Amino acid sequence: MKARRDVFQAIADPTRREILGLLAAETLTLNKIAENFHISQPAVSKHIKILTECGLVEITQQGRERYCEARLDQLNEVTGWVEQSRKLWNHRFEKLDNYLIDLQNKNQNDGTK
Amino acid sequence: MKARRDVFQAIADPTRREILGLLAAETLTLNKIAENFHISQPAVSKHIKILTECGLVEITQQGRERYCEARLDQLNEVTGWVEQSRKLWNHRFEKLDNYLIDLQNKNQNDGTK
DNA sequence: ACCTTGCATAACCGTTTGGTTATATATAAC
DNA sequence: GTTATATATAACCAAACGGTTATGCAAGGT
Repeated sequence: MKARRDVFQAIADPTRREILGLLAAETLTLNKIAENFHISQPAVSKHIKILTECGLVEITQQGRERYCEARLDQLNEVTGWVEQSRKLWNHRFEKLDNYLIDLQNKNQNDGTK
Repeated sequence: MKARRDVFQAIADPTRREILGLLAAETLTLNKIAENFHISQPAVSKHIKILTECGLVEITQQGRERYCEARLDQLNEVTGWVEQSRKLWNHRFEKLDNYLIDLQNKNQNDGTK
């Protein structure tokens, strides 16, 4: 489990998405998170580590408990990429449009000749 | 490389995101895509396979060429999840708010007593 | 007919992933 | 001081990932 701190990779795992869903609603300790899943405590620990490494979760230690808080503004990286791709996609016919307009003009010229 | 056909996992890989970026702008054949990367043709083939399996790319065979077209509406699954999580996140203080309001009312009652 | 092109597929490989159990450590409770 | 709790860490594992090379094969070009 190397430090990749990549938001896209962090949310690729369904368990981590669920964890973020829980934490979006309320800040929880690690054990409270683990109660919602059928995986061991170390497994949750690792998921939280990955989420903190890419800034999606922030931890506040309080005694022996660690409160995990979601920081969903980091998801901007994702929505930003999606939006940019969608923008390209919506404009993808422009080239074709220009080509068709050129073709039409050409035909009109041929017709008037 | 098993069939997971999961959009989140598909866009987790940076190369696949770049491929989608290219295809968002224009439909390309597999070889044309490969020209933009320093990886082998089979590697691109595999990426395209994953992207088609989750509906992010559609292929139209034309002779021996296969045109790859982006289908970015499938990214709704991603933006949908993000939006839902953000909604939860924005409302996460409501519980706390209610608690504080209750507390305030209680204090007022105590004060007037 | 033969060669070339555009791809898919198979076999393989090192690394990463997501999980486990066992163990350590620091704080809290008794 | 002893015990219980909350979590981290290490060692390990099977499976998946992302890549490779080698090969096959159908469609086009000559």
